[in-house]
Amino acid sequence: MNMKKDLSTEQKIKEAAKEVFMTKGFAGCSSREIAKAAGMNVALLNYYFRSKGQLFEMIFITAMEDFMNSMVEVFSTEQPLEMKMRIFIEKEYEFLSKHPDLPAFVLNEINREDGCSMHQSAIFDKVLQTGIFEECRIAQLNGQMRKLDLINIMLLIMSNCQYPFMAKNLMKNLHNMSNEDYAQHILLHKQYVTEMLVNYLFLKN
Amino acid sequence: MNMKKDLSTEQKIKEAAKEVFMTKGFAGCSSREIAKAAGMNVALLNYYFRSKGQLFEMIFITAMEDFMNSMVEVFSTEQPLEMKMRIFIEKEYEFLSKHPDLPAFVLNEINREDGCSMHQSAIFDKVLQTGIFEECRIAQLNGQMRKLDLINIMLLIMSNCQYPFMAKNLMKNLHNMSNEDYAQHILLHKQYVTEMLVNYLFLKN
DNA sequence: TTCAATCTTAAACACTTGTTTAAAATATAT
DNA sequence: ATATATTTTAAACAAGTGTTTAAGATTGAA
Repeated sequence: MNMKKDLSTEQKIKEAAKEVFMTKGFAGCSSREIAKAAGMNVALLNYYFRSKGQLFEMIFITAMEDFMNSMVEVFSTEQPLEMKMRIFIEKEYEFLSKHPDLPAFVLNEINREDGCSMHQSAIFDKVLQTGIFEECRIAQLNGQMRKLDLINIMLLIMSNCQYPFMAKNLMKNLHNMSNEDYAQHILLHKQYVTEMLVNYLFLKN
Repeated sequence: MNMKKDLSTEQKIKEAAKEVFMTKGFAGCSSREIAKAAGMNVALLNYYFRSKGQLFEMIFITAMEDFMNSMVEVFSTEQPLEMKMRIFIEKEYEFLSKHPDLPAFVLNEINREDGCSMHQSAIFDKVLQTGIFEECRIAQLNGQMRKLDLINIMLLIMSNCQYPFMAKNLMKNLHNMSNEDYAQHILLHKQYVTEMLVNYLFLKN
């Protein structure tokens, strides 16, 4: 039997779907639009993936995993906690520069009814397993880190990393900026955010 | 001639449209869904507003104005700059507690192609006219405020105010929290954010 | 009451949606 | 080469989309 699938077709669909879903959202595009973007027939989407919904789910989960993996990568290194945070912000800005639509995409689709609420816990587990949260707790007990709930710490970091990319077009509109202008501001912003967060979260004596 | 419109019909449509558009987005809902939510016929949407698109535009602009007005309200008071910022964050969290979907709604629809990029400058003008930006510049010259570009200052504040509301469902999913749990975290977060931002942006001698 | 302006409705319009079907083309194995 | 499995296609499906139409109900002034 011939089991050797021509991966390029399936892969082309995946990549086109990722691009279109990310920028327009699930409701904002049609199957035919994705097919056309991939240079394919509509029916092929449902041949390789069973439906628009399942195609989406796969893209979404992959996106979430990419996102979580970019965290895990940093947390797993051997570094003092403060250094980990500095590097994390650095890497996060780098990652988001390549995938600027990802945060808005994830947040929106999670809010959608019938959206993918799913096994995020499973995906998030990888982050938990790095032991980063225990490390924070210990630093808090040692008086090195401000005693905030970890949820608030996450929120502080995510806010300051993700929001600047989500608000790109708003800021460009409000201030008549070019893409390059904004990229420059983002670059500076990364440094401000790092300094601000480190100063606030870590207690120097 | 009978010029006395039964405002309640038009108003019911507006309110239903606002609710539906805000939670599902422009592409995420149909004219008939809005009509049903308002207890009306589909044709009435196009009788009072000419199309789904124009109905949306009106809702969107109103939402933007609400948003900007909640800023102007604070900036117009007579207060030291640091106090203005504290009150602003306070009011912003209060406002967003009542309209938690607004930031994601605005950011998403601005990114949509054929979306409302429009006269935001005009709306934003109201904020400019409060003179808040000049006030910041003066404070920067006086050495009272850290010398960041105003775009970065805005970004810092907006990130830390808006993102926590946008990420509500994500955080709830990741940490198995109830609405009340998260509301508690938001309340604390407001204080952390205020302290962090004030400490970072204002230079005490 | 009469009459014209306003408001509301059901039905239809042409078009797009996600999905399926069945036939054609291609590749693989014997 | 023949037969079998896999991939691709065009066409069709019913259901849903935004919008229009034309007729009906309601209103308020003369």
